[in-house]
Amino acid sequence: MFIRTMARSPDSPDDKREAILAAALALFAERGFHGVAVPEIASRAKVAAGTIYRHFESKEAIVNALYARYKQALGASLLSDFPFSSPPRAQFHHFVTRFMAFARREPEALKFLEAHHHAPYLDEPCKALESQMLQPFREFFVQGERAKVVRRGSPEVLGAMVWGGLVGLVRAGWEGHLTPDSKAERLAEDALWDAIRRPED
Amino acid sequence: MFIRTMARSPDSPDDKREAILAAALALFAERGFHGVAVPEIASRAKVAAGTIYRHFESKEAIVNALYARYKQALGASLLSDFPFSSPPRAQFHHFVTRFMAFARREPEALKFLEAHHHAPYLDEPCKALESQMLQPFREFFVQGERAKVVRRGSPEVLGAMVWGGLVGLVRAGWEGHLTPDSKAERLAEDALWDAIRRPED
Amino acid sequence: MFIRTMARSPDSPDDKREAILAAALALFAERGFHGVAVPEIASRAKVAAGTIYRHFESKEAIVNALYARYKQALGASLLSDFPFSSPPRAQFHHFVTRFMAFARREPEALKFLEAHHHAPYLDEPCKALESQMLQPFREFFVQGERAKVVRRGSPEVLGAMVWGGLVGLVRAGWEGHLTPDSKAERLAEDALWDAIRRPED
Amino acid sequence: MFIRTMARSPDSPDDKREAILAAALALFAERGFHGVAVPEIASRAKVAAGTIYRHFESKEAIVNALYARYKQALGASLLSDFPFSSPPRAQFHHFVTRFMAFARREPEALKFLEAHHHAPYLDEPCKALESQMLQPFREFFVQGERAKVVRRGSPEVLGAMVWGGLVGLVRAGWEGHLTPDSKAERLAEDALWDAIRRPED
DNA sequence: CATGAATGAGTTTTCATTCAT
DNA sequence: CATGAATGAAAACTCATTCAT
Repeated sequence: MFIRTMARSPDSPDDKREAILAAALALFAERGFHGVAVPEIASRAKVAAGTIYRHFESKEAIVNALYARYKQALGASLLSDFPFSSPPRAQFHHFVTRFMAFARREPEALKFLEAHHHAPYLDEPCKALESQMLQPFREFFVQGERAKVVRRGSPEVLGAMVWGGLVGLVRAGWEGHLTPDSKAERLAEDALWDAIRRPED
Repeated sequence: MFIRTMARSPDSPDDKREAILAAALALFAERGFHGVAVPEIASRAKVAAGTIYRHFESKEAIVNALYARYKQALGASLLSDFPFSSPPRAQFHHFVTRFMAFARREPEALKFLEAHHHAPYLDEPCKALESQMLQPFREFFVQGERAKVVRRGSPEVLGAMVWGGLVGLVRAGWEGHLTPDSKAERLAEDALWDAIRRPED
Repeated sequence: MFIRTMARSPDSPDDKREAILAAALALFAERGFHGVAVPEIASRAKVAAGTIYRHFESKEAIVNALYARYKQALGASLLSDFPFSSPPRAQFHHFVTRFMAFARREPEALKFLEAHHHAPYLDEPCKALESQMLQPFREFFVQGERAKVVRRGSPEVLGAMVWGGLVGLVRAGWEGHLTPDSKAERLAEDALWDAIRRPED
Repeated sequence: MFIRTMARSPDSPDDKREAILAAALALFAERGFHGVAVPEIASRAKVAAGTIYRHFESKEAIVNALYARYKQALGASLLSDFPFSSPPRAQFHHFVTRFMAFARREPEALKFLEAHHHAPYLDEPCKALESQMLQPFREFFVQGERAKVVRRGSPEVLGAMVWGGLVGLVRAGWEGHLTPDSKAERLAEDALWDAIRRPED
């Protein structure tokens, strides 16, 4: 009984594609789309410059592939196993936990996504993913308000603040202003929950 | 009592410099440092490409000048007339109000500052301004905690969330996800206050 | 026993580099470093402008490569087969012959070397070659004086005059003031020898 | 009885012209025509950049003015008080003495003249001065040969060597290879005389 | 006349993309 | 398919010259 990890050659065509994407992700996250040269991506990915163009039409195609992949990955991360039938507070816990886990697991991806928001070189499919992501989010606030658990007011405002708050937390971690440990995470979750939950008055 | 705003000649020596800075601010805010070519800045500022180099040593000198100017302007905006002897809630109100006013008055500047955070082409003086800005912020949380008004826990975490929340709100406005009216602002202020204030338990 | 000069492909990797160097040598010799634009070098070398920068870090790197190469070539030319055990007159003959041969074989190189002497854009290794060249020269005069064959007095003065005299001769040839034939060469050699040899009285 | 050194204003129009020429001479001698920017000449001459163009048509006009002036100055230096009726050796002494005096008095001018020889931006009048200079020189050798004092052979070759030898001496002094004192000068004069004088055989 | 800021063509250099091997 | 040298358009920057003051 053999384990056939390697039916294909040691570097299947996808390996190169992945190496290119990984190199591009790291570089784009660090210096932005225009701050990175294609040959630089190639050398970090350990392929020839020309090889990139066998896998991607252009430099823009690389950013778009990355954006689509990680936007979806983040969305999937937040939504998988979502406790739809649990109370809002538990749902919120799930969301915060998953967001922070993603930030920990794929810091470059999150940095990349935040930096390339609404960039002019992103194509339509990419921009569509944005609103797709926002939808379940909005739903949470609408239902939460109806259930008198969430604060009255524009769900967009509350959503923007939660998202922004978490992004702010993660960025502060990257910049060394704080240590993003579990204590910080719990504090942030509690604080943001108090931000959106309906005051008891 | 005369107002002599128009005593200066139609193009005072600083007019060109200002036109260049304004053009660069708008373009850098929109497309980032590397996404903008110097001749583009020139043509938006209605000067020749070479003229830029009479006013700035290099393209990098322009970003640095902009960053220093607007980082300071934002800091001054937040701190001027700060009600140091008022209770924390009033201080927080002052802060949120000033931040939102700055965002409304200088949207490009805020976008620019957020996008160029920690960029490798910013020089030391610029980076120093960053920590200078953080100081009074931190102070607020430390004193607030001592006065048992602010939530127990790392001031950095709470600060990052407030800042992030406001930035998130403003960005959502720019991206058309919400209308940043006074109702939204009040909601955000209340929500973020509940995020940082100490729960009554 | 085969001579395999033509085994290499029609354009070996060094061919472009050599073409660039040859083009630059001709142009720099004619109009000086600052008088030549990089695209000019490129078009004379029949490569694209960008290609130059795959072979050389900068325009300065080209002058330095040329200077080092031809300074060494000239030195080697003068010193190879040097008749160390022959009498001074024969040594002098060797020197003059080799110098004139180099001037005839590589007129552009000599023009280039003379024009770029002590230029501020030459790097340290290049400047070091200068003093290296001067050493055996000085030696000749010191030993010649000891043997009472060479005129008493500073070897530097005598050396400078011999070198200057030969350069003057060659330049006059380039400028069309005289025909640099073997008669001229013999005359120059005899005259310069009488300049440096110890008078008989 | 007054000495009226100053009938005109403290900076007569010629003062500026002279300041510009002096600045240009120093800079051109040091870095060559193309290595010097016009505004640089202006700032060294302590005039505005535009002022240069009231005194000279173009940058080329400045080099030409300098070349003509100093070529003539050198020629005049060599020829004034020339002892036409003295024997050749005395004439030669006059020539060497004057050349070295010029080199000492106007080192920048000599450097400039040597570096700009036959430059493509020199105009016709400048080039004509060259052959004008050569004429009396040639004459000396022709007559010297006829008088059986000077070595038999092309006067051009002998002339080129004397000129080259002196230039070599002076350059060696500039480059610090020797100290150009009166001992060096006497040695050079004696050596070069032996180079051109007819051997006694 | 002098000034020096402004100009824009020209400089050196980079980089997304192609293509012969 | 992969390669990486070659390309040339475009980038950042310089500079001879002009012109309003």
